[in-house]
Amino acid sequence: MEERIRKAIKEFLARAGAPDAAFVVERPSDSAHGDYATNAALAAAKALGKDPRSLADELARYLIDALGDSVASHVSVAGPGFVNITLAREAVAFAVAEAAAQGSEWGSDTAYAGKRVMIDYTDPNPFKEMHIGHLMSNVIGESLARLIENGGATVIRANYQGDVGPHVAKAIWGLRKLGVTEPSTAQELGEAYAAGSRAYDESPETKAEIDALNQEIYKGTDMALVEEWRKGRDVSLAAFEEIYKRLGTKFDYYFFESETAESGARIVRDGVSKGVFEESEGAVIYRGEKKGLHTLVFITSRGTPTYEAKDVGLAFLKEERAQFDRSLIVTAAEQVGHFKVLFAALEELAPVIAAKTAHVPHGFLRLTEGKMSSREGNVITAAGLVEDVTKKAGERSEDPLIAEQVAIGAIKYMVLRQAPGSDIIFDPEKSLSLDGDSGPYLQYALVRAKKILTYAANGESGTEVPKSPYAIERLIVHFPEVAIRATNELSPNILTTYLTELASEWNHFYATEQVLGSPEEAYKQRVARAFATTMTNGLTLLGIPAPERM
RNA sequence: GCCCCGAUGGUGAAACGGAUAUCACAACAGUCUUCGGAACUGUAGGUCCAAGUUCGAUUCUUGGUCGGGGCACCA
Repeated sequence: MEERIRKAIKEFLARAGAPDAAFVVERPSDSAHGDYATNAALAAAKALGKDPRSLADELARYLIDALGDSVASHVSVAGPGFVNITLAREAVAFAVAEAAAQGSEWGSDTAYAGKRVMIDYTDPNPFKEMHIGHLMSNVIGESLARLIENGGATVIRANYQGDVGPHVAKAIWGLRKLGVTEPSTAQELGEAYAAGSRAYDESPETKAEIDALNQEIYKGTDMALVEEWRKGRDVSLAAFEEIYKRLGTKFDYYFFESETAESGARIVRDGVSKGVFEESEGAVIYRGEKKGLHTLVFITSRGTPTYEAKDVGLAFLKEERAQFDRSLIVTAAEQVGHFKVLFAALEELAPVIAAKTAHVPHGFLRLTEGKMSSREGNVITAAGLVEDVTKKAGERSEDPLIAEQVAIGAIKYMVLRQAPGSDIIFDPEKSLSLDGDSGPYLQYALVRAKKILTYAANGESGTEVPKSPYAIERLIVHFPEVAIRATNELSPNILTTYLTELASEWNHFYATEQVLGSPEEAYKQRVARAFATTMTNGLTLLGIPAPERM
């Protein structure tokens, strides 16, 4: 619908002599203004040297003809020169009927058809516990994956996990210190890591010991050590897998630092002779200053590749394993500097890969008090958070499965409701809201609609049609374009905001209108079905589960 | 010191340069339980400061204040 209006406006602007004027078509914040509004006349008036109001009048007249009165019942000019469009009764009814009939296809798009998009997210580190930062990456990454899939692309879900590096040496040292030979839980590993990390900072001798251990792990010649490493890694990965399952993520590729370290180091060393990298104080570095950035070490003076070199290796490995048109990496915003330098280096090494790769930063999940640090061992783990919220949701539901669905919904909503780049202030005491603006609010609205539909299966009575559309109908019409915008802007929060308004409007409808047994029963059932379809598809795109009852 | 990001009612958030700044929590006042109240209705309260650009600025520019992050061998 929006697309049709946009096209008509473009035609008008082209005829008027301002084909390049940038304009928006939006849903007015006040529904009394209509279903769509555009600032096109305001935007083009200056370039054309015309009065905005009179240009708006011309545009309004043009749109009435172009759209026809079966689409737009009313086109008016308001304020400084906005053109407001009110959809015809039958156009709204048609869209609602479409939503009710299309099922899971409602809101899907073809803009990305034929494209292969790799999304790399979550990225926890074996030997450390998965904390709420990784949870945030997972929730956002999964939703982006679903949005892009909905846009028609083939999405390749990737997860890059740091199974070598100093943190591993610290954890293994810690396991030895604590006398754990057969670690069986992620928690044990987390404690071992915290112990190793503390010792590393406190004692220079231990630091040297752990550094040596780190070198040994890279070499991989000490078979007893390799066995310790393998055991710990397996325990970690199994624990991660359990969480992915609960969160609803299934990865296509797992990449490990143990497989990018060597190739990354080799590529970086080759890059020295090409003049991309240079040696300095025994280390191999990239001088970011030549592009207005800062210098980063890619290979340490001890010869081990850093995170940067491994990421170079990863970029090549991804290209080799899964050809893609676009590659997105979802991580915390603290890494933007790292990725800027990395991409600068990659541009020189492999411009094609660099051009199709982008970093999608997300904010932190910040605690209201105190700083979270896995080194200190005071992290909020992903599993712990899910468990706590599930317990809280369990107070309102006897079914543990539903309690978990509600908990996952509440957590995901908290993350997805706001712009992905900004931090989330998280108060573990107050925990998460299950009322008002929340995941359960959306889930509950859907449950209510589904309940009506199960009763309605018995048949319909009333066949009257209300004269004007309900507010909920006018909102349903916008779902496809909201999904597209959220996809194009990589911002699931756009969809979350819309779904919250949709749920609110449904609850209002539910409170004021009787569906079953009313004179308009057949019509209202269709509205309920259209709402349920829209909400179901919306929740699916966010990765929020839709319980059957609550 | 340099670089990046942010600042919106008491609290947490939304607003693709547009119309009377939206939503929830908390507060206060109601709905009364006929398709399930994790709901609905109403009241009160807000754009960090100062300039600038613009017909129009929460949004863009510059300066300041405050906060977060990054800046050579961690990831």
